[in-house]
Amino acid sequence: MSGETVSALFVIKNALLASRLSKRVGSHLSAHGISLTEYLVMHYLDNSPHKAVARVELADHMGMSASGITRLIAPMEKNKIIEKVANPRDARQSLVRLSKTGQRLYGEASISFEHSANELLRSLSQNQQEKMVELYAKVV
Amino acid sequence: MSGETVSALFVIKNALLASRLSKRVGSHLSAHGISLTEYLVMHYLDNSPHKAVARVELADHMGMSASGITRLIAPMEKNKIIEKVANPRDARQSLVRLSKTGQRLYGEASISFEHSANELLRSLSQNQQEKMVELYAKVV
DNA sequence: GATATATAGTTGTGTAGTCAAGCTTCTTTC
DNA sequence: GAAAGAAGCTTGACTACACAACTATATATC
Repeated sequence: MSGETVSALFVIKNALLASRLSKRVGSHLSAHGISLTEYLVMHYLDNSPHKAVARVELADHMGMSASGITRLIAPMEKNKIIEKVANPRDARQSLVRLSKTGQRLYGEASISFEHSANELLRSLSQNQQEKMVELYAKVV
Repeated sequence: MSGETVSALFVIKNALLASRLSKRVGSHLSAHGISLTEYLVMHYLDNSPHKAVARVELADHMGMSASGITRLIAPMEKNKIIEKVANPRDARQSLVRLSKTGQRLYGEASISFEHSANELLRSLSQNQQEKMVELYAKVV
């Protein structure tokens, strides 16, 4: 326990922090009727160059299983946040895209999200936050 | 979407990274028959000054609910990894402590844990990892 | 010292995910 | 161009949590 490497500590603290952050941010997002996971999906779709991505790609990005994506998307589709788009080149795929409603909802939720993220990280300077984001990109 | 603050990006990337790390590390730990969550509990107990902590304290540290701790600890207790200790000062509390078996298991699992953590973070230098751990401590 | 309130923990029920198996479509190989 | 295999997605069954309601004990107030 004294011979603990830094990388082990990193993984431990990362896991615990993620748990806390997701809970706090999630409670703010719930005012918009969405979960953090749903917000992350919307964020990815909105920033995706073609605005429509395959479920497999989404699963990979989210670090989730394909079935997890199915069950996550289903209610969002029923609530008209997301719409299904057929891929003419491959009938197996059904692409997923933010609807007009979804875009508006994402915009609104983003305000809450930004606000709570700023609040939670106020003990870190802008520079420190940038450094962290930069290093995150290098991992995995 | 272009006016995204750094803190928002931080929260997003932290969540996605945690999901990936926990999956990879978890798959290594499963060789020892434990989950990442269970490992985190053992780590906390082992590093705790009195080696015995209340469930409430454990819940707080883990960012979990009290009921989550109950259901997490129950099988560990049945498997003799953890033992219950009564608190003579407060009959409501039942403290939790690593058993002899639990300590041995933790030691073994730590080797796998350290190994996979090192592997996953090999793209970061020692200095960068230390910086991250240091900054983690400042958040929340 | 009796009553009110707060705290520690467990249990019932619901939700978000996993894995394994299956269906459909696409690709490769001969 | 038929058969075999791979890829995309969904469904059934299970696990790991959360939340709300409950029990038991402890603390505070009068």
